[in-house]
Amino acid sequence: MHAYRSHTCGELRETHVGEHVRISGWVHRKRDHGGLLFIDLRDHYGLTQCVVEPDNKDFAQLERIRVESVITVSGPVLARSADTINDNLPTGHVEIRIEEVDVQSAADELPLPVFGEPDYAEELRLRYRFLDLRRATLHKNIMLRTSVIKAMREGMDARGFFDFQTPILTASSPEGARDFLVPSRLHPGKFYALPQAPQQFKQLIMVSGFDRYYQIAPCFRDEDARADRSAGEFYQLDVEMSFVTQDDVLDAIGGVTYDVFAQHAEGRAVTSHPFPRLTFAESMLKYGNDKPDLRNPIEIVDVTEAFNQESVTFKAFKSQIDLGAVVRAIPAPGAAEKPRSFFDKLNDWARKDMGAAGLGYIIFEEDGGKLIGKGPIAKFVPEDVQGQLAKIAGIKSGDALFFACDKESAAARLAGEARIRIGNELDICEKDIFKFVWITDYPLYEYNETEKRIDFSHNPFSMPENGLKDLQDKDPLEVMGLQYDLVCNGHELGSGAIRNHHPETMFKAFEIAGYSRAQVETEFAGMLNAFKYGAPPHGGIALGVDRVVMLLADQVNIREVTMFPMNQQAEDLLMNAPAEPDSHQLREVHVRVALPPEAKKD
RNA sequence: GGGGGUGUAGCUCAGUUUGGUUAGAGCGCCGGCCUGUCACGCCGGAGGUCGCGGGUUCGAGUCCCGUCACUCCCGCCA
Repeated sequence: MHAYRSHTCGELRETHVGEHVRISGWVHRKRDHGGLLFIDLRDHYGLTQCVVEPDNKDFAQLERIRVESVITVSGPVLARSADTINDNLPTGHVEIRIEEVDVQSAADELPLPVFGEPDYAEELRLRYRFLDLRRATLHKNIMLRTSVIKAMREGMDARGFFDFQTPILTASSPEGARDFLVPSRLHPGKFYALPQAPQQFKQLIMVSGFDRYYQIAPCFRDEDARADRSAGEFYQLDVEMSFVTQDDVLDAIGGVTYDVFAQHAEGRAVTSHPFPRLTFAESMLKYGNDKPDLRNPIEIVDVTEAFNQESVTFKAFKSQIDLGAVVRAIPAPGAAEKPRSFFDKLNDWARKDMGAAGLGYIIFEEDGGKLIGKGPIAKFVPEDVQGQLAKIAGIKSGDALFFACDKESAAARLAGEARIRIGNELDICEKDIFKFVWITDYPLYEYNETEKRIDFSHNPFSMPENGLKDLQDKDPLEVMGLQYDLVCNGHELGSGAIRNHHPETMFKAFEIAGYSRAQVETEFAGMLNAFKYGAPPHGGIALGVDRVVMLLADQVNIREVTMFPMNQQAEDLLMNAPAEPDSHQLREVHVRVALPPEAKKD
């Protein structure tokens, strides 16, 4: 018989009764009856009850052994009597009567229980990640991640994409985030950068003629973490295709994404492929942001004109409208039955958290066959205008309308946040569904108010909708880029573009954003040079792998789907990283630390 | 860099509002009893820098000031 196991801990069934078997695993639970000892033995595959009687020579040793110790047990498989069957376990109809025991590794008292699923302090969980990973939910999440990545690979392979690796030690690329730097030993004073994304490499792969690329690619960004954003590093399903239009990319990736979600939905619904599309402008108007959660049925409408009429006497809005503000209305279905505090709370939130002047509202109720508006601002709005508002917003009796009045971007943002809060408060969002939508037609540029200049809004490598012509003829802020985001349930899952593969168009695009020709020639030398020798039209996208798994695992924290995450301060508590190098190491890479570590403490 | 929350036994937490005898509970741990449990049960025991420092007070887990750690958010970030 095998030294450690003839079967796994999840394998034995009634058909094995009578066989002499050997299994190994962790002691999950012990139930000591004095004259009889039950041990639940656990491995990756499941749990099997083992029973040992006092006449066994190892009985005393097993009574003493602590949970999470690793043991090997051998003995016959017995059928359980009808009254002792455990239907909660796949192996619950049988048990092993222990004849021989080998203690492979005794466990100390645990700093973190493995059994049960209470919420433990994150710091403790990270320090003892190997114990945390034994626990059922996290173990399952990590296996889900593995399955999702396998499905992604299968989906990409089936569609004719090739998996290529790109360098980890590379050059800094001015893409927005802070780089991680690695000092060079051979070149004193010079540094490599870890890639923020394989962006330029994947475009070079297209120029090199490989036609269709994908990679589960590690990306490194030295920016602060969030619950849904890992510290330091994360993975993307990175994709690039040659000779394609935007429709081709959306079709290919939408298909893979649909397949991956459908395979892991476990009863939850998934938007059918092809996913619906929304333009950036539509999304900003109807949902107040570019990552709308379509499970929320509320749609925002613009009602500036209704409030700008002679007969309306609501000065607070009118004076703002005169200064260029807009009014956005957020319908709140059935809100009329809510207490006054519901409306007051939203108003307080708008003032305190959003820095808005307030969140006005009108409650609509049927009175003598027609809708009558009620609430603080209703008296400033004549009946016919109330009727217009109700019609524009699709209001019926018992609904309310909230109003956000501000400069367009601020009003959109306030209305968007209010839409989310109202949807949650009224509990009207769909559940158990993954609602996908493509956001398209992003402006290529945006105006940076603080720096008073024009910035790329999305990705500097995107092709303007009509190429160079747009850049020459149009107001830069009017130029649309062939850029798109994939959104699911309010989370941005991916982002991509048809790339700008013409050197002259690139120079012009960068010139508008304030880059000189010389700057572009040095900072993007590799790619620019490649485009001079025959570059195929190409485009692609990158999907956040961790985010996809997070959604499928129904988690709000990215660390719940990452095997060995760092904490919020970007420290690896298990491996003790980052750490101070010894002086020899520093000398080798020609680095002197500006402040000695001692000087930084206390 | 800024704001919120948390910090009491190995773990999860109560006690802090209103200062007052020896700081509690559950789980875990140690010892004892128990032959059908599956969160086994019963009895007993050990275990505390109340994050840290200072202050107020006759007296501080509790009040004040400072500080540190963790976490969530903003800034930042495809």
